[in-house]
Amino acid sequence: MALAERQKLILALVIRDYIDNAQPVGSKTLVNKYGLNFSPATVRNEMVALTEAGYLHQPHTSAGRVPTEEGYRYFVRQLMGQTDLAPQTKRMITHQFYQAGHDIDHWLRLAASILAHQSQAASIVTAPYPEQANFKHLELISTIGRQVLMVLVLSGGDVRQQVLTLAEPVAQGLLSTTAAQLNHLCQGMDKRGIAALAPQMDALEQDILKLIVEEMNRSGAILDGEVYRDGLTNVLAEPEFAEVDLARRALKVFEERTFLQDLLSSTILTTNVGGVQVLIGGEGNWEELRECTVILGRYGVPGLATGTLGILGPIRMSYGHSISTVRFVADLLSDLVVEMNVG
Amino acid sequence: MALAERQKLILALVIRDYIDNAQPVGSKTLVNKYGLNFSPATVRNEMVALTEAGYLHQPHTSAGRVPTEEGYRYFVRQLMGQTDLAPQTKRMITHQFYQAGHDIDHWLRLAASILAHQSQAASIVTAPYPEQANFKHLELISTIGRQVLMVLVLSGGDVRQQVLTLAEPVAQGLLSTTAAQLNHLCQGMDKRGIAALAPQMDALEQDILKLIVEEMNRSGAILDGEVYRDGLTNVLAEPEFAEVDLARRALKVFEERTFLQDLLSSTILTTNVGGVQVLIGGEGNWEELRECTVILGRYGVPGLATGTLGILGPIRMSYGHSISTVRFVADLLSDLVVEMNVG
DNA sequence: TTTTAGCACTCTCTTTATGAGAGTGCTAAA
DNA sequence: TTTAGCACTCTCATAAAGAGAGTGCTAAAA
Repeated sequence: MALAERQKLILALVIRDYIDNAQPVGSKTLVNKYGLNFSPATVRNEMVALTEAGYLHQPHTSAGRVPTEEGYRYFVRQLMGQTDLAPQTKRMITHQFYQAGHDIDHWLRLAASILAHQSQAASIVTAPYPEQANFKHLELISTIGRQVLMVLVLSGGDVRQQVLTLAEPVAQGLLSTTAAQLNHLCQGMDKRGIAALAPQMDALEQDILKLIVEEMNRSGAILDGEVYRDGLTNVLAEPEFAEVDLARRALKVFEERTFLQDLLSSTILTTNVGGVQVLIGGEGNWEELRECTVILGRYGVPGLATGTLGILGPIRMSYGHSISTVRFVADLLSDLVVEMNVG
Repeated sequence: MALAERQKLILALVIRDYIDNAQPVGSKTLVNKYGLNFSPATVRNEMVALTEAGYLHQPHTSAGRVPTEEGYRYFVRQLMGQTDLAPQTKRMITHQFYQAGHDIDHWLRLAASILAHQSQAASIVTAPYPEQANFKHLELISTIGRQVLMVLVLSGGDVRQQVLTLAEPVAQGLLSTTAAQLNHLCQGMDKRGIAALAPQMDALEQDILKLIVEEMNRSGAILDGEVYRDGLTNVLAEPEFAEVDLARRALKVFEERTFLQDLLSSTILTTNVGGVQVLIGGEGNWEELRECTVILGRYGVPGLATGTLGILGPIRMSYGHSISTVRFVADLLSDLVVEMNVG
C-alpha cells in the first residue's frame, strides 16, 4: 500500500518520537510537539489508516500508537534517507584507530568498542578471514613419540598449528628435509594445486599434504577465528529489556557461537562488503530476536580477506546513527585490511 | 564469636536451603524438611543468636531468615569442608579438553565454556602471561618540575610507562646519563638482580630501581592478552538479577577491562597457583558486586607463565561445586601450560 | 537450665475498589 | 476534507482489606 505524503510524515514523526521517548505517541502530543498545521483529529484519521496498513499498533484501545516491525522497516527503507556521521565523530573515531597502533587485535577490539559506544548497543566484530588462502610456508617439528607439530603459514600472514600423529616415529632431520621439499613444491599454491600434488608423494608426505588441505579448507569459514564483543551490558540499560528474560535470550544469540554462526552466515551470503543489512525483529526467523534489531556489515577485501561486524540493540534504536556507524567502521576496517596486505 | 554445634548445623541448613530455593527460610520449614529432632521454637532461639552474630538476616520482622554475606563467608570457610567434583564430571571435562586439539586458543575458550556451564555463572579466563620479565631498556624523560616519565621495556617487548616524582628537580642531562648507566648495569636482569643492585646506588638511582622492580612485579600481568568470557547470560537467569540494573552493573565488571584489571590484580597478589579465592558480595570494595560472588583461581607455572580464571554469579550460588570446578579447570590448564612448555 | 507449646502480633503479598489521566473514535458542523 | 466536541475505554497509581507465613514472648514441661 502506497502512503500519502502526510501519512509518511506522521509515520516518521511517530517513529522518531517513539525512538526518543519509548512511550506510545498520541495525536495531540504529536501536533503540539512538532507544530503540525493540521489538527489532532486529522492526525487520528491518518493514524487509523497507518494502523490498518500495519505500520502502527495500539497497545490498547486508548493508548497512543507504537510502530510495528513493519513500520520500522518502512521507515528504514523509505523514509529515513541516507545518513552520515557528523564529521567530528568521524574524526574522533579515525583518531582512535590511528592511536591504536598497528596490531590487528587492538583494531578489532577497538572497533567493537566504538560500535558499542556509538550505538549504545551490543557489538560484535569477527576477525578478517582470508577467503582464499595460498600456501606460504611449512614447518614440521617433532614433539614427542609419533606426534609432529605442523605449523602452516598461509598468505595474509595467517598462521595455523596442527598436531599430526604419524604411523611411526620420524626423526627431526627427515621432517626438516621433507618440510623444505614441500616448501619448494607448494610455494604460492592454493588448496586445489596442493591436493593435485598428493598422488605422486610417499605416505608421510601424503599425510602432511592432506592436513594442509584440510586447514586451507577451513579458510573462509565464517567463525573460526576470534570474535570480539563489547557493550553487552548496554542492552540491559534499555527499558524494553527490563524484562530480563528477553534480554537473556537476545544476548544469547551474540554469546553462543552456534547462534552467531547462523546469524552471520545468512548475512554473508547477501551482503556485499561496504553494504549494511538491517534485521528488524528477527524478520520472522529469529524468535530470540523478537524485540531486537541487528545491523550487520561486512568489511575487508572480497576475494582476499573479509570479516563481519555489527550491533544488536532494541528495535527502538536510532537507525540513522547506528547504520552510519556500522558502515563507517566497516570502511575503516576495510582500509586497514588493505594496508595490512600491502604493507 | 564461636558457634555451638547446633548453631552451625542450623546455619548450614539455612544456607543450603536458601541456595536451593532462593526463599527466606523459616523455623518450621527447616524442622519439617530436614527432620530435626528439636522443635521450631528451639530453632527460633538459635536463629536469634545467629542473627545477632551477624550470620543471618531478616528481610522483615515476620519473614524467615536469609544468610548475610558474613554468613556465607563463615559457611565457605568453616562449614562447607573440602569438596570435589564427581569423578564422572572430571572425566567428562578432561575428555573435552582432550578433544579440543592442541591449540591454546581453543583450550582457553573451552575452559571458559566449561566454567560457565558447570557453575551456571559468567566465566572468565585470561591467557597465560609470562611471569618472568627481564630488563631490556630504560628511558627517563623529564616532563615538568620534579616529574619524570619512566619508560621501561621488558623482555618480550612489554613496554611500561610510569611517572616518578623526585625529591627535587633533576636536569634531563643527568637523567639521560643515569638511564644509560642503568641500561648498562641491568641488561637482561630479572627483578631479583635489580633489587640486589639498589643498595650500592645513590638516592636517585635507588628511586628509579625501586620503580622498575615494582613494574616488573606487575608482570604477570594481568590483562594484556586476550580475555575469554562465557556464560554472561547465565547470570541473567538468576532470580536475584530480575532487577536488570543489578545485573548490568555486575556484568560490567566482567566486560570492562579496567574493572577487570582491578579485580584480577588484587587476586593475583594473594592467590597462589592452584589456590582459589572467593570474593563474597564485593567484600566491601566493590559496590558493583554487591549481590555477587566472584571465585577466582590461578593456573600455570609460577615463574614461567600464569593466568587467571574465574566465575561470577549470585551470592546465592552452589559454592562446593563452583569452587571445585574452578580448581579443577585451573589444574587442567596448568597441566597444559606445562605440556606446552615441555613439548 | 533447657526445651517446647501456645498465641498474639507483624509484615508482606495479593486482591479488589476507586479515581485520575491520556487518548481514542465517532458525530456533526465548518 | 478538516475539525471541534464529547462520551468512552483502558491503564496506572493509590488505598483498603484479607490471607498467609513466621516471628517473639511467655509460661509450662522436661
